[in-house]
Amino acid sequence: MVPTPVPSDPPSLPEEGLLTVLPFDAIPEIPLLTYRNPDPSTWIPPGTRVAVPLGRRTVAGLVWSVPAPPFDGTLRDIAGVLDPAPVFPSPLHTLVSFGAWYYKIPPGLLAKSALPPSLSLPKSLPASFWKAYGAPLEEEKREWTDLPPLSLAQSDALREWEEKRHHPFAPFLLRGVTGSGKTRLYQEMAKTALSEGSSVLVLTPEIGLVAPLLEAMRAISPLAEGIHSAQTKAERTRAFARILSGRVPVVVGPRSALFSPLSRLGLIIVDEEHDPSYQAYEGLSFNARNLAIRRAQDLGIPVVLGSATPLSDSIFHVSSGRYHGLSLPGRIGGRSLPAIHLIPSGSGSSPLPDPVPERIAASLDRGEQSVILLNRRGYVPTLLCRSCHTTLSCPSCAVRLVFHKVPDRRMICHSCASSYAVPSLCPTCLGRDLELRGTATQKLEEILGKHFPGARIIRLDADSAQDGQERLAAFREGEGDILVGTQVVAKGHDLPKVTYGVVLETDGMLAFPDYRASERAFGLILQLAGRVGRHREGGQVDIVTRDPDNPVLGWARDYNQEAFYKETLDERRLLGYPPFTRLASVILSSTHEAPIREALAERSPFGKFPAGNGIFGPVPALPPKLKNRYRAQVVIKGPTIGLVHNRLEQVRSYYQSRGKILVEWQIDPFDLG
DNA sequence: AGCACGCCGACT
DNA sequence: GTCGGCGTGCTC
Ligand SMILES: [Zn+2]
Ligand SMILES: [Zn+2]
Repeated sequence: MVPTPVPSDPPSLPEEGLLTVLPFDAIPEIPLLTYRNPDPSTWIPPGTRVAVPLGRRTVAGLVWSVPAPPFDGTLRDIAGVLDPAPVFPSPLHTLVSFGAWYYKIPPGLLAKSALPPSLSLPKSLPASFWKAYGAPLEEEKREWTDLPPLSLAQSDALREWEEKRHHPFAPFLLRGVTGSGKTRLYQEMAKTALSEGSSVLVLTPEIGLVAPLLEAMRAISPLAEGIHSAQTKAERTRAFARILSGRVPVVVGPRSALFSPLSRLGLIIVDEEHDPSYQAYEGLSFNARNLAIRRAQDLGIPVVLGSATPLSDSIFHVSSGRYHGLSLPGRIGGRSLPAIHLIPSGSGSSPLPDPVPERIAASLDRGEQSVILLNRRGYVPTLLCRSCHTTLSCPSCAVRLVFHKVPDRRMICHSCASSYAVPSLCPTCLGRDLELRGTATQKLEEILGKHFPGARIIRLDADSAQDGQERLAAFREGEGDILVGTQVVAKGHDLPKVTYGVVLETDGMLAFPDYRASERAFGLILQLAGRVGRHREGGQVDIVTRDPDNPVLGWARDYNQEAFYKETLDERRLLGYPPFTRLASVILSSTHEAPIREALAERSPFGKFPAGNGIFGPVPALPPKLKNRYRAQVVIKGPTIGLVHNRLEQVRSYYQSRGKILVEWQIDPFDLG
């Protein structure tokens, strides 16, 4: 979805000696503040950091390029100019203003998220920053290798892109299965931009995926900079300084790199455009993928969205002509995608029904690797009391506590991260007959260890996130035989020796009550299939399910993306979901149950509406209690962002005026769960 | 009474 | 975001 344009601010300069400042702080309503410059003979250019008094504190902020609304009170002097030069160029101010307006988030916090953390403190930058800013850029020594020639499909896609990229702005959706050579095409597109004297920004959904793309970009431009997990904070700050100096031709980074101050930007690439990580962020909700489109649109430069499993929304935009479509059919070298089979879970208690164990064994025998996806971390997800049939849940949240065996035997809440000793009595009825039920990744790792003694098993989930990169590298280097993990195992990593993949607990993913649940499950299955047999022939993937007749699983088995998209889009049109409407999710919460109960008891306080256009709810939120707050959800749908904003304001004022209820929102939420 | 906690308004 | 002022409800 291309966000609709925002009316631009009236062009006027602040009065002589006055400065508009955006503090790195959440000041609702009037975020831009006016200060006096005690030394009006010195011009402080927009984007310069200044220290300003705010209440009884001194905070850092940016001199802003548009004036603040007039203020009648007494103006205060700025406390000081922090840096000798701007750190946030004015073209990016427009993007921050737009993002803050569109997502209804404080622009000060958005600007703060755009800069290395140390820049939001009211302190001057160390000499090392300005040294990195000015010092000659160092090329990493590397073997110069020839890039492989383009396939016919790659050349065709490149030519099509080159022809269309300067015509009326429209994002490009580049579709291509894993191994189809999307990265090779990114290289050629970047080369084209560089040859015209432009720079290139490449975004990845998570920091762990930066390294391979950075490597690919360094092959065409040795001065490419990455923002990656191997860097220390200081290194990242110095990388920012080099980018700010205007000499870095290519930047590869995660969501936060969206605001990289590249000069002469000529191309933006958003890899894995379907990934929900572009949206998620606690407290500050904006979509980096969509803002990247906006940044490109502002500059009139091409933006390329790449994925093997695009959002249904993107598919629709291609069919409606709003996006250009590019595609790379098939894998390079004609290698086939693995065959996918649906395996009934069976009645046994084993999480690995036949023929999964034999196929893992066969893969082991051939000296190849297997990947098993189980979207559930911990050891066992449920502690059930056989006497009163309650499950142990978090005292602060309405969710089950998950039993973890490592690093300690504890009951952990996945919503608030609090942990508790494993009880020996049921806290509800004091019964002793407690049962651990179900299987999560840690237990699966244990089961596999017993089943295949001698096999080297590596687990990858949020609990192993710290050394996740090392574990993954070890597996890639062949230091493991079976990789077990949550959805991280399906993300874009290249795992050459994998020839067998298994997806467990697909039913849970499909049954999740959200309009995007089936798209996520479908995408995850095909992404896992993309990991399998990438460099070796004859791979296969098994999907374990209680519901082998489920059409979504059938389409995944047949790689029938078009049928899936058609069905999904028909359903979304009928029920009024994106891309046929814009969404906002409003969460009402309170430490007391009563205000939420009362809000829920009111039926349709905002009126009756047709499915795709109106204010719906409140309904109990998921989970209905989180971190000691009771929660309800209101969903807003509307054909235009303006209407969604108006309705949000209506909902916000309705509940905030009654007090006791905290109102939070997400514009264009990735999902409603 | 004393205090922790959450809520609310102010901040140029 | 962060601070102070103020009310609620709990403990010493
Ligand atoms: Zn019980
Ligand atoms: Zn909890």
